[in-house]
Amino acid sequence: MTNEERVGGKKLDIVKRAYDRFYDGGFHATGVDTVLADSGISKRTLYKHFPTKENLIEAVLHHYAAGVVQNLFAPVRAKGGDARAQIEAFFDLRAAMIDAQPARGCLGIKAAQEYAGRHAGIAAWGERAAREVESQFVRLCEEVGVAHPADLGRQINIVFQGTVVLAQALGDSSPFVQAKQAVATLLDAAGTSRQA
Amino acid sequence: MTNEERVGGKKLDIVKRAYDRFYDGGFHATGVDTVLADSGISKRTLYKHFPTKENLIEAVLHHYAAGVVQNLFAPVRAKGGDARAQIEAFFDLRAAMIDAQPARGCLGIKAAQEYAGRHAGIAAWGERAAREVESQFVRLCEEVGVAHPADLGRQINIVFQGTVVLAQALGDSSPFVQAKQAVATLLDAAGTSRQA
DNA sequence: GAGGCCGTAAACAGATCGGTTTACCCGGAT
DNA sequence: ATCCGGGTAAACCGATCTGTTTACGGCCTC
Repeated sequence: MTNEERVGGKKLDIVKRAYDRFYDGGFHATGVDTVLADSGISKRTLYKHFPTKENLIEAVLHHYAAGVVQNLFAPVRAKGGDARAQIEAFFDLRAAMIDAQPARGCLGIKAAQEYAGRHAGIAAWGERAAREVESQFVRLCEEVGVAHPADLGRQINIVFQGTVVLAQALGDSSPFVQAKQAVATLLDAAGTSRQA
Repeated sequence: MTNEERVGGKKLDIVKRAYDRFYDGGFHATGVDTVLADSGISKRTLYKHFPTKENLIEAVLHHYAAGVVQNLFAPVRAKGGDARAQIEAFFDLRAAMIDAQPARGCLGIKAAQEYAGRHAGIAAWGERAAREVESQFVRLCEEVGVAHPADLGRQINIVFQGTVVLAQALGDSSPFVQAKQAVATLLDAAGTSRQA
């Protein structure tokens, strides 16, 4: 193990821990002591890697965008099938995940909500995450072969974001069943045929 | 002016001020001193009316739910027209409002995001606000006369919530154009005829 | 086995938080 | 004129926040 890897490993460990704590407790409401509690990592080490809390938050959001958001569709892509089936399976998957673990919303959006007008660098991650998801929906719509994949992809992204926020606010996965219906309707209207 | 009204007036003044400050700055990030700054109201008076900050926040959310959310559809209802036109006009109206003033999202949802798992009474207002808007969409769908107004109303609410959150994260009203398209498609599929 | 080095634990500093208290002022009833 | 209740402004309190520093401990090299 090289020194670089060891440092990166510890840095990554901090980021993962902070990721969970911030996700569950919010950014402002969660102090750095809470992030480090029972971790065996000292504050000094944290501040060696991340000179400010905001810096840590940005690293967490980078981790979220590059790791979680980028791989959102990996499970349904792995299962294969045509693009439309993947879109619908995606909503089923998210519903199942929420049934297993309470919804926490989108971390990027939460960051944007807390830091809009206060820290532009952090707030920007909300837009980045949203656009990343949107582009993946657009790509799938292109594969489906609809007339205007950009428009449809953005519409589906709107439905997805609304579903995520409602699933969290309502505390259950029920919005996903209406969302799947709505997405199916939108895909139908775009001229695709529904498959069994 | 009765004593009750005077007290209520000052109490309402505090709530309105807190409403704006919390909306712009977030709940945890905005201190009570910030709420009172340049208001000519002392902290003592605030704590006479609201024994804790959380109590104030709940009053703000009550004000939001009873005032803002309940009247969301008042402008389009006042203009009249059939129910479908009102739904579509609603999205146009929201887009125009966001063009005039940056989107701030839904205060109830923000509260739920910040206080989920931390203060149930506050977090519950997110669900309340969401269900209130949903019920208004459902009512309009009933007026439209679709087969399953409850399902369609919930679908449209999902689209609306997603649009609100994206408009804030992206910083412009562009999501509303796709949202209006999506809603029109959903209404079309539900068997209504589009009017000019 | 001695000497650095990296890290933890914990004390510490300064600012800010929610919330309380004190001191003072002003308008209205007597 | 006087008293009194309700209000502001501001000092104050303990807790908590971000961030720094001190003290100590184990590991690696020589």
